[in-house]
Amino acid sequence: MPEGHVVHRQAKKIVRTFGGQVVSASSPQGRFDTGARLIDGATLTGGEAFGKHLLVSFDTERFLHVHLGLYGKWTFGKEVAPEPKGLIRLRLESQTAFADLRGPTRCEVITTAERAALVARIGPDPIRKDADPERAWARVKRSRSAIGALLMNQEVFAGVGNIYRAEALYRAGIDPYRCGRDVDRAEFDVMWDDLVELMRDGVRVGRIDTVRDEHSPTAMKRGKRHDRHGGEVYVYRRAGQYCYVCGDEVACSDMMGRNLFWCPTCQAH
DNA sequence: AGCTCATGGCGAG
DNA sequence: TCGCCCTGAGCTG
Repeated sequence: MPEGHVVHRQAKKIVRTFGGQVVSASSPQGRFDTGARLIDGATLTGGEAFGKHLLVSFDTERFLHVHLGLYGKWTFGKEVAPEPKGLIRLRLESQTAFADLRGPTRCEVITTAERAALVARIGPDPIRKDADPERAWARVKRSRSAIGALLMNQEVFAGVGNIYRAEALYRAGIDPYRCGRDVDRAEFDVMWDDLVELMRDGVRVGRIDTVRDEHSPTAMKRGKRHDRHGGEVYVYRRAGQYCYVCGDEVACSDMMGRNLFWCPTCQAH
C-alpha cells in the first residue's frame, strides 16, 4: 500500500536484484500467463518509477508495467523461490534471487509506444529529477477543484498519496478545501519544494516523516516511536488527537471517498 | 473466526 | 459518485 516513494525504492531494488540478468517470468496464479511469457527469458535492463507506476525494461521492445494499487505487494528473496503460497500474479527469478508480486491493481506487458503514452499521461513526480512543476501549476491555477483533491490526482502530482497530501497541506498551512485557482504561485512553490524534500527523504529512509524536530514529541527521545504507518506525521490518521503545534483537535472528513486529515486551526484558509 | 479498514485507480452510470 | 478489484493488518469477540 505504497505512495510514490515506495515504488521508487522498489524500482531500485528490482534493478539491483535483476539488472543485467536473464530472468524467468511466470504466473503461479495463472492470471498473468500470457504476459509472463512475453518477458520470460529476457534480460532485465532497467526499472524506474513514474509516480506510483513501476516500469521495468528488458532487452526486447517490451516493458513490464505494474501498479500496486491498495493491496499490491512485492516480496523479494535471495534463495531459490519456494513453492508458491497463495495467489502470486508474477514471479521473477534469476539464478540467485526471486521476486513475487501479489494483488496488483495493474500488471501488464506493454510496447514502447504504450509506455510513451502512459508516461505522458502521468503528471510531474516530485521525486524525479526530470519533473516539470509547471505542468502541475498549469492545472492547479485554473482548477475549481479543491487543492486536497488535486494533490491526489496523479495527472497533476504523481506519486502523492493520502499521507503526503495531508502532510504537505499541513506544512503549508493550506485548507484542503480551498480551490486550486485560489492557491497563489508562492504557495504552490512552497508546497512543491516541500513535496520534493519530503518524498525524496521518503525514498532515502523508506518511511514518511514530516514532523519538524521543534514540534516532535518524540524527537528528543532515543529510539523514536513511530505511528502505525511507520513514521511520524502531523495529521495523517491523527483525528481527534491534539495538533502538535496549536493543541486543537485534528479533524477527519471524507473527500472523494478517501479520509482527509487536517488541522482546522493551523489550516484555516 | 469474523469484521473493518487501508499509503489506489478504474469503469459504469 | 459508487462499486469493485482482491490482500493483509488490526481490531473485536
